[in-house]
Amino acid sequence: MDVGAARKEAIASALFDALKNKKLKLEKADVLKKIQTPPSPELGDYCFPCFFLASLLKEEPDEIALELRSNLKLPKGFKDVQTQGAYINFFIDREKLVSEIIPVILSKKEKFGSSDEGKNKKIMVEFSQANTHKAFHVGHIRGTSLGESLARIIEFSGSRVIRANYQGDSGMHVAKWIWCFRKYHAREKLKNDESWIASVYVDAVRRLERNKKLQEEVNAINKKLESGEDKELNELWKKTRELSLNSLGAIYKQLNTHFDFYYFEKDMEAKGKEIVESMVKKKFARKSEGAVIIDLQEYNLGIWVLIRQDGTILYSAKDLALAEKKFSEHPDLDNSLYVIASEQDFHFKQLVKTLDIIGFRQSGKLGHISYGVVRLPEGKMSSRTGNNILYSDFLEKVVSHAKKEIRKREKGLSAKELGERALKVSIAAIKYDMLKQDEHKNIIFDIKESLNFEGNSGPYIQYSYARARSILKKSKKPNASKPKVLESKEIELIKKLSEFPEIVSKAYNSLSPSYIANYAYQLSQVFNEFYHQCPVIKSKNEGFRLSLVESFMHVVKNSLYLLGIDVLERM
RNA sequence: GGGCCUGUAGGUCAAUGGAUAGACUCCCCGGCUUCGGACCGGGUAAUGGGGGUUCGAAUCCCUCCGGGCCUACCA
Repeated sequence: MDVGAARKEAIASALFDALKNKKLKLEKADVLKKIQTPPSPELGDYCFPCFFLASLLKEEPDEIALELRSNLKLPKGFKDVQTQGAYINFFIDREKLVSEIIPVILSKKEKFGSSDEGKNKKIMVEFSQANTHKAFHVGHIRGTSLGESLARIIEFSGSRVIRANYQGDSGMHVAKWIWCFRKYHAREKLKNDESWIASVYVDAVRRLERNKKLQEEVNAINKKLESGEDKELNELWKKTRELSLNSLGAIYKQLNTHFDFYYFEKDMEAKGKEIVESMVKKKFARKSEGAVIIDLQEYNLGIWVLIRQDGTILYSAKDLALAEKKFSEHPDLDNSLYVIASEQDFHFKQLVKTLDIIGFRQSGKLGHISYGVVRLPEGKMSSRTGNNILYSDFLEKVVSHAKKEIRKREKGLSAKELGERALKVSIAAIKYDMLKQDEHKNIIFDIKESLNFEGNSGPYIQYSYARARSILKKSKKPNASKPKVLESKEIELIKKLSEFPEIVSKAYNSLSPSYIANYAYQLSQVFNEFYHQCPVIKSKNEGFRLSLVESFMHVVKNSLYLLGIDVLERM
């Protein structure tokens, strides 16, 4: 148990004991749940509101607080207990807090905050799911960043994680691309250029919208691609698929993410059709209007189409195959998490229900981490319409801005060093923007804000780390011998540092990296305030303050690690 | 029409049912003879409307209004 949880536990025990003679129907857990943090540190470090006891005891809440306090044994690790109205406020023994938390951070280092909450579990995290033959735009960064961060948080909490990517290398979008290329762009050379690949797709969508009849030509190509009967088409598919996958690979490398398993839609076609056939035989699915469907209306989940009229497979049926494949390859999986945008909430419910119906035993182990879309102020980003900002264009802008900022501060860097630093700063800016927000909510993407490295941003946090690093380089060894009097900013910093394990646990239990992001920012703020209030080098308490600086470095580095963001020694 | 999500300062976001609703950005004012000014301090400014539950509501429930996504052959 970490220090914070242990303290709450101690408070709960003391309160529970003091309440015993009242003979209330109350569990210790109920008491524990009520323990909170006061709005300002002068009021105390923890508090316990007594309002809810008033109706049970039929006494005034203020009096209950007073009485309870007088019956209370001081919990371990605390120095004082006071009441303020109906609140009982607990004051930590700060001397003790220092000696309990700082040495722990300094010895655990990059492991500080990790736990075994999820031990003996094996979790698959499927994320990114980028399609070939389409743009990888700013919206895709969200899912990719979210998945990588979740994978790290789950690992940090003691589970084994398998990172999986499910790439869309077959389906109607591929057929559209190939149709459009052959018909209108055949003279152009195949290029390993994302924006060119994206533009062909957008062109296809535009032409098909103008003339709906052309869809028949695309359908024919889709059918041939699925059957594999046309050698020339197969070749073109292979080549262009390769181009897309290569550029995606480069993006993943920049984004600091990797996968243990790659699944491809193409590989799900045969198995998907097999599953549907057996569903038809068992009467779970049937033909309707020429297509094959499963009727989920009795579950309020509508009609789910599995096979098109022309016999080609839809992503629904491919997803059935994917689920089976995952568990046949990893029978010991405890959970399979799908990090997918909220547009597919309904689809995912249909998937799980269908798996349920056809007797797939593991369906309860599927989980959907749903996240909101990334929008431009003028509307949704879309690969179909081209209303988007390509990842590569965006990154280029951010990197060039980062280079400018770095050059302002340090001259004479080699091009290589400059490029590496700028990339790290840029990725931090981009990922932090994607992760700081509650994942359910849509992100309104404003490129101007992404280029602002001040305030609540990834670079601000990296900067705080670099500052700390810089102090340590110029000084001697830290020691934890604590001074007689602690400055207010020292106390704030120590308290904030001690919260980290709780925050990680919260992020793990709710599968929300935003808690870590917000914490990292607040921690950096407190550090910067400390930095201004408490000079370190050559101060009376240099050794002690150095130990705080070093502790800060470990914790902020760990926080950023969990977000999938690197620190910089200099920036 | 139905389902899911969502509405907090001018803009973008925080806030385990609890004390004075916090930040960032914008605008205005201030801080380097000291460890990195991508910093720090100060100022202006907010819970969409109406009911309800509760000792207590931004948070839970109902309703109205606004935004987003999905709702049979895109993924």
